[in-house]
Amino acid sequence: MEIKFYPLDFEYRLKDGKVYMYLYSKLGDGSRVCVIHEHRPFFYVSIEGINTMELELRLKGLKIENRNEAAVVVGFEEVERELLGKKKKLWKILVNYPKAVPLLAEELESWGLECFEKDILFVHRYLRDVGIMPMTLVVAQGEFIDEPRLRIPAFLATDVHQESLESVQKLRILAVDIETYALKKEILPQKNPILMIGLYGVDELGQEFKKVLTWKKFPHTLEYLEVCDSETQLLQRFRDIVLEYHPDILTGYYSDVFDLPYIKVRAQKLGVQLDLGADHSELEVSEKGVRESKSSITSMVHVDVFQFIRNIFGKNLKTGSFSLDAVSEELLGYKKQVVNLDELGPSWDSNSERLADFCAYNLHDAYLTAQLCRTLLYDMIEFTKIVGVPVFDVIRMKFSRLVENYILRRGMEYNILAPNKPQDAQISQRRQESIQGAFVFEPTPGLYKDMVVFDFRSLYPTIISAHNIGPEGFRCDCCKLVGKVPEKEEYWFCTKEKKFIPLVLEELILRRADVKRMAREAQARGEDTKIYDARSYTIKVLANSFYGYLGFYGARWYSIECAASTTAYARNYIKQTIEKAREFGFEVIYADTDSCFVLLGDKELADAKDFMQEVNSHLPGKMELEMEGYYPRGIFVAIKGTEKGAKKKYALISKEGRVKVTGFESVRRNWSLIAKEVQKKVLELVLNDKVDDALVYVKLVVQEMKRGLVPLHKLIIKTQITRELGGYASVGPHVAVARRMVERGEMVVPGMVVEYVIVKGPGIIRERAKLPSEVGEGEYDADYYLNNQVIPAVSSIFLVLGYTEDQVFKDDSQTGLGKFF
DNA sequence: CGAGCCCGGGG
DNA sequence: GTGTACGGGCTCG
Repeated sequence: MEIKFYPLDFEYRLKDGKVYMYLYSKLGDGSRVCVIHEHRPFFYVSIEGINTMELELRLKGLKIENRNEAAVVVGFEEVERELLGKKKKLWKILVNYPKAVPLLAEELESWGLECFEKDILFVHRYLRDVGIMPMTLVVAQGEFIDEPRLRIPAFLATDVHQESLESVQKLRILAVDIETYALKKEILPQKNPILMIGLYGVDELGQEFKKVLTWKKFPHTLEYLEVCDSETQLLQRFRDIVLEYHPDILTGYYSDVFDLPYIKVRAQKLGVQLDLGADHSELEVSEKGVRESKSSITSMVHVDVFQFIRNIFGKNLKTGSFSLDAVSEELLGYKKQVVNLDELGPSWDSNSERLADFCAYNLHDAYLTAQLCRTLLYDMIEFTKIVGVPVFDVIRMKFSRLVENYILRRGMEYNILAPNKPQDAQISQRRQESIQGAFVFEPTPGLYKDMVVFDFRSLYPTIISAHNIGPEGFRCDCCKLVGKVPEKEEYWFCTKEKKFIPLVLEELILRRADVKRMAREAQARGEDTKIYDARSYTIKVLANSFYGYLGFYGARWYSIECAASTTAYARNYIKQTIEKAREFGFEVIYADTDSCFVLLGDKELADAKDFMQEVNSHLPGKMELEMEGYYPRGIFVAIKGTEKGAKKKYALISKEGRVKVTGFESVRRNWSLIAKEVQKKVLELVLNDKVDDALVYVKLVVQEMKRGLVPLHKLIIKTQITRELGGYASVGPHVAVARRMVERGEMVVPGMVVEYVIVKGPGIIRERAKLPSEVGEGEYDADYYLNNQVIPAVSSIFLVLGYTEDQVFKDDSQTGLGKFF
């Protein structure tokens, strides 16, 4: 029989010497199925110049003992693939299980053979070999079988293939958020219990589910609150609710590193089983280093919304901070509820009637997370459909790996053999290599009137595609005098035949144009364009990443020459544009990489459009100059400590009076409250065009600071102790303070955040770092706080406006307001 | 100046 | 799991 399904989550299992893929999937009616399909692991070995008779004999006798099962070759076939534009004869070596691949490949390499595609994740290998996309409609032939180890029906498939690229529509989403006991902001799962678990679900029909679990009895009227007897029971209830709700997507915010690992540690400590997978497997937390982990549950997709935002979507956001609060505000228009988390522990201990607020806060966080997940799911699924690896992996990847996986997938169509990943020596060599970057026309800091901003649409992708830039066509034999790169006499690219990398990139560009056209048509029909917007965005960011990929030291298709050629062409085009703008009589005030800012002067917008059309009439391929906008006023910022114009760090004021400032770093924990406060306030004032107020405010702060009037709590700097105190090779101020705390008999454990204040006096900073309780009013070092905290926090903001640090921070200087009028 | 360390997100 | 983040900023040595 035949079934159609949308695969969500993937794993493989070994049985009777065979390898089976398990595709945990959703059927059209919303029920779940696990499709089981056999697949053979393999890798390639080059047979050029090899005695294949001898190789065959050696392969037959090859057996590498491994812990559970010896790795052996179970077959081979001769194939031809293309490696960087050259045909290559290979043997496809079939092996008995996935982990046998690296073992056997290493052995063959020790014989002096060249092996390929020996480090591809088996799940990814399967998806590409079979040619199916996660989250889209797939069809399988086979039979339902008894698989008592699974909680859902099992279907043993003899054939699996793509039915259509239609995405799964209706998914059950469950968001999880925990609140923990924490005094002094310490997050210590071994010590501190989970106090609350907030759950917010949205099912296939859009019905919501709300629940907060806690284990302290107190008077309340919250209908969603369930009070357990103990933390153990709370965790058991959590397990039961997740199993009963059986979400397709379990989501959280930073849940890879915080919520799920915390739950796991507590469950282990209290002996609670978290067998949440459809195969009864436990919640799994894989540590990859001290501060990084991935949490997963087999059969459902764990979406850590934060990962997707940080890795992919954040570039699209205005906010510099990826906190749940900031991201929710920008994407949903809601903020977190305001509670004082420092009060949660004390309230739990002795003030339990106040816990209701924390329960509401807890549920609201889960609600925000679920809504973010729903909002971003289109984008996540679109990335998955283009890159062709599971959603779980896609949202945890950075751009270079997304590009690589996209290229690997497209390579299947063109019979491409993937180049190997670089070895350590190769990586360190590549890291030494540098290329000349973008052209920046330095602005003179200051205020300008009547500006028009031009942008090359997707400059690097269109250059790569228009000039066929890729490792395959680099210095081809046929085009030596034709396709020369500007400024690079010794570089040229094939002009006769479109090569693999520029080809798949060009297809992305064409696809995006197509999607944008469909979006316009949908809009004309009055339909929702969300899905088209997501697809268009996906394609854009993926295309924009090709240039970076070609110059990324870890890339399989690394080519520093291609990256260098791309920027060389880009510099050439932007310089030509500047020249042409001047010929048209415009004053160019700033240009960076792909954009050109000109003053309108006594000309009209129509003249600017004429100029743009003239430029466009000479551009090759899909290259295009666009008019990004008209701005009555704009101010440019310089890179800190230099005269150079900073990339994407400027302020523009639109005709409607909206101020947009780009390029400010987020505030960190080891900044004092006074620094954070001043930065926030100055940004607010500057963005509201109240520059004079901002200057007055800063001068006031400087005066208060110097007169010792800033309250102590605004001067506290917080730094985490990350290891045992003996383990520090270099003693920073936080370590010095922690050691003194130990001397005083206080407990200091790794993970704890120490607080300190820098005071006046002789010696280096750590010698002047004191506990807040050791510091008297006005004893703090005003110069330190001004120079190391306040000024760094706001100097760049004033530089945007054309003020030097001295102008802003010296008491006796003029404010220079005249500049603005 | 290079090396060492901490930052992000989360309570 | 056919695995192993990263770039930026600050301080010490």
